[in-house]
Amino acid sequence: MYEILCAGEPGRGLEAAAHERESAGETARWVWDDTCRWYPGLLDDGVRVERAHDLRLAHGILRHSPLTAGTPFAQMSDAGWDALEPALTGQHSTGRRGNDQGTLNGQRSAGAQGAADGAASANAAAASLFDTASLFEVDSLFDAEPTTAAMSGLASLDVEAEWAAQQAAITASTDPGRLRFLCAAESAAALAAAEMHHAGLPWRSDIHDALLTDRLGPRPPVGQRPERMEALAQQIRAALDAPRLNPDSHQELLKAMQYAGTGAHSLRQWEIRDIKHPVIAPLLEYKKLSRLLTANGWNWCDTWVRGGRFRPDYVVGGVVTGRWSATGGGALQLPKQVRSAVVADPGWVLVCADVAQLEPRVLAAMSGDQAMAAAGRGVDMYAGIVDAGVVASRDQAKYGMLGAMYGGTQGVSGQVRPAFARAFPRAIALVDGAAAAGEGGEVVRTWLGRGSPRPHPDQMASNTAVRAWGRFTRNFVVQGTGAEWANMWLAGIRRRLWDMGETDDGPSGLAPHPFTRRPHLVFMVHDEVVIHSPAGMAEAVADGVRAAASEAGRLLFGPASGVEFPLTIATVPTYAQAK
DNA sequence: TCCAGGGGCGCG
DNA sequence: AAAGCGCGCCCCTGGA
Repeated sequence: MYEILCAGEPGRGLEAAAHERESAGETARWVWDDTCRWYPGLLDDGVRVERAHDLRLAHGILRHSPLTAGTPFAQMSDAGWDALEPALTGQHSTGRRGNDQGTLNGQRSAGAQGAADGAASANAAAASLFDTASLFEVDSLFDAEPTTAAMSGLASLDVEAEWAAQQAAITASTDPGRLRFLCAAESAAALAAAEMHHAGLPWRSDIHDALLTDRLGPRPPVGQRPERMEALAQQIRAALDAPRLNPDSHQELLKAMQYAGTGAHSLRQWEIRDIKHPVIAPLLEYKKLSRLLTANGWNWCDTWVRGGRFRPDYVVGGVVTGRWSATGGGALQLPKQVRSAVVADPGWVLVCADVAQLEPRVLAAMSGDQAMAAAGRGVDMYAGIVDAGVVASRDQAKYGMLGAMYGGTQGVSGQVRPAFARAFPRAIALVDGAAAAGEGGEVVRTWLGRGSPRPHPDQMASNTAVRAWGRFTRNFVVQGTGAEWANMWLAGIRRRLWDMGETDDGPSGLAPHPFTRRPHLVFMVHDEVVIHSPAGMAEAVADGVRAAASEAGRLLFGPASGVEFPLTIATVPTYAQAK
C-alpha cells in the first residue's frame, strides 16, 4: 500500500515509484491501461519494467476470443475500452509522454494465479514469466487528447474495474490457461516494443547517404529528380516517343506503352520484364530507383533517423492475426538494399536471429502431426520433406507448404496437394478445417485463443468472396499462432538479455539508458530479431536467443510436441551481412 | 484543398 | 515462378 502519486510531478511520480520497485528487485506486474502511454516515459527516466498487464491489448483479445464467447465480458457493450487505440509516440517524439494528468494509485492486489494450465505447459520458467504474484495498479484519467472523436465522452476509464472484469472473463472462459498466456505474452511484447523504440535501430546516415548517392546521384534540390532518374526518364520518353511523359503517372505511362505497341496490360515489373522493347530496360531501372528514393531516400532518413537511431512505432497486435505492425518509416519492410546502413556501435555487434520456417513448424505442433514434426527435425524443413520422400524437390516442398497454409490451388502447390495430404494428414486437416469454418461463416482461433474477425456480409456475397474468406481463416490460425510463438520468444529474449547484466570490460554504447551497457533488442520482424550487443557478450546473447526459442516452443506446445524451432543466427557488424 | 481508392512494391 | 496469406507506404487520380 502506498500513497497516491502524480505521474507528472518531478521526483515523486510514477517514474520514482517504478524505479523504487524495480530496482529493489520486486517482481511487480504493472497493470496499466496502455503500455504505449506509460512505458516510454519510464524508459526516458532509465526505468525498465519487468512485467506488465496491458489492459487495452488484453481487452481486445478477451472481447473477441471464442474462449470467452459465453462470458458477460464478451457480451456487454463497452464503448470505452473498445475504442481505445494505441497511444503512439509520434514520429519525432523523444521526450516523455504527456501524461501529466495521470495518477498512480498504488494498491496491492491479491492475486496469485499460477502459470497457464490447459494445454500450455506450466513450468518454473512459466511461473517466473507469467504469474502475477504481486500487482501494482496504475490508474489514470483519460488523456485530454483522445485519438478518436468517439472517445471524447470518456472522461475516465476505470482501470481497476477493467482489471477485475478481465480476470473474471479469463476465469469464466473455457480455457483460462491459454488466455492467461496470451495476455501475458501480448503484454510482454508491448514492453519489448516500447524498449525497441526507445533504444532504436543503430543507423548510419552517412553510409545511407553514400549508398543513395551511389545509386541515384547527389541529393537533388527539393522538387527535382535525382540525376540518374532524370536521365532514365529522358530515355523512357525517347523510347516511347512521348516527350512530355511523366513516368510517375501510371495512366500516362500505360497509355504511352500501349500506343508504342509494347502489348503491356499492366506495369508490374514481372509482367513487362520479358517484353522486347527499348523502353523496358530504362523503365525497370527507373522504377527500382524511384522505389528506393521514395521509400528509403533522403527524406525518409531526415524524417525517421535521429541521433544515429531509426525509431519506428511498433504496433503490437496491429495485424488482425496478432502479428505486429508498424507505423511510420515502413519499419517492417526495410529493404535489403539499405540494410548496410544498420551498423553496430564501435565495440558492439548485431546478433541477428531468425526462425527457420516458423509457420510450418507451428502448424506441425498445433496439429500434433508427428510426420511433419519429424520432417522439421533439421534446420531446413523443406529439405526434410524431400528426404521423407513426400515430394521430389525442395521447391515443391516449399510451394506445397505455402499452398497448404495460404490456400493455393494453382501450379506446383496444387500439384503436390494430394501428396501433402497423404504425408501430413493431421496438419492438412487442421488448415482445411479452418478454411471450411471460415467459408461457413464461423470464427476460428489461434492456439492461445485469439479469435478471427467475423466476416461482413459483403465478404460472403459471392463464391469467390467466400473462398477468399476461407483462405483468410485458413491462414489466420497459422499466422496468428506464429505471432504468439514470436511474442513468447521475445518475452524470453528480453528477460534473458536483462539477466545477463551489464558489460564490465566492453565500451558503453550510444543507446540510451537503461541499455547503455547492456545487450538489447533493437528490431523485430515477425520471425526475426536483431539484438545490439557488446561484442564480448555476443555468444551469450546467441545462447540466450536459442534458449528462448526452445522455451517458447515448450511453453506453447508442451515438452512432448516433438517440434523444434531451429534458428539461424549471425553475429555481424552490419545487418546487411545477416543473410 | 482534402481524402479515398487503385496500382505497385517492399517485407515476413 | 509472381498462385495462395498478412501488412505500410508511395504516387497519381478523380470526386467532394
